[in-house]
Amino acid sequence: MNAPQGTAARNTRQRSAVATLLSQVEGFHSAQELHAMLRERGERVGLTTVYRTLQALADAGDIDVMRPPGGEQLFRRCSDGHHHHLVCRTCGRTVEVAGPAVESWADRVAAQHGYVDVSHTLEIFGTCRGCAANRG
Amino acid sequence: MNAPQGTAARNTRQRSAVATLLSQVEGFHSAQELHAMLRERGERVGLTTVYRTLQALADAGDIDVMRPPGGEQLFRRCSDGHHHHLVCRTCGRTVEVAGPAVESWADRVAAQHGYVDVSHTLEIFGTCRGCAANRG
DNA sequence: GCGTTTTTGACAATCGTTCTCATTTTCAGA
DNA sequence: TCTGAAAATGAGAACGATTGTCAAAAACGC
Repeated sequence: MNAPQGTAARNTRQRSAVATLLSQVEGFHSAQELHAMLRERGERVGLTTVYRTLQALADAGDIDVMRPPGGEQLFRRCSDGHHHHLVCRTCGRTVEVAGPAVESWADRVAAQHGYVDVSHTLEIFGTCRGCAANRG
Repeated sequence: MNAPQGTAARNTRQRSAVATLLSQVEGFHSAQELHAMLRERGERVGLTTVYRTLQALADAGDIDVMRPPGGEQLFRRCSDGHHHHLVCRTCGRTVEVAGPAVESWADRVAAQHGYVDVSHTLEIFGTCRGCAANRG
């Protein structure tokens, strides 16, 4: 396993590099993209380590993971708390949206069916104003 | 591409076999599982064809596709109309749930941000009563 | 410093899915 | 019913993202 818990978590150059990068870039990026960005910056970090670090961050809830219908998973540093995403199908522009009503609805529905320990994923896809305009 | 549109769509033994199977099995299954089931029935259908057929059915909206966090996509023939799924993390038991309020909320939020042509995916994960009991 | 423990990273392996392309099947029209 | 063009099939190769392996390197308490 890669996410030591009761044990020590060590600070390494590579982990800092990934975290720093995530705090500087906008929007969602794949592990491979992030790896490429690091290389361009001259940071020498292995792809495996990027994957491991992203996974650890995701497990810790520090970053968001999204799995768009047709591809690889995308990662993003985002605000604390639970929220969802409104993503443009064409350009990827993303807006964070909160829906307290949805949260409680999901919990209620799950409870009605006897499900416990409930979580959910919700993503909204659409075409943003700019991309819609470019289409005619 | 594999989904002829203005052109003719032909009826084949393989397509019928996949469609029939889907109408008989319960719950979600991966392409590979469905392929294995067909083989057990003595139907000779290639894995490639199963994938192609499932994709065509999904494009046509005749079946549901779900991408659970950690694995391959799952397919399921399900009732008409838009709905979501409540899935047990442990045993996979699935309940279809409808949430008109969520639909309109999603559309409204998207519209507020200038997004058009909106769709969304929502999945609720939890532990069902039976599995929760078995855990203590 | 020292030694233990974690972390790293190059590379191989895995796994789901898609591509290739020669062969087979479908089906409209003769 | 026969024929031929177009569509569909399928075995295997190819692909691409992710994960495993394991020896070498780095981190940190003492």
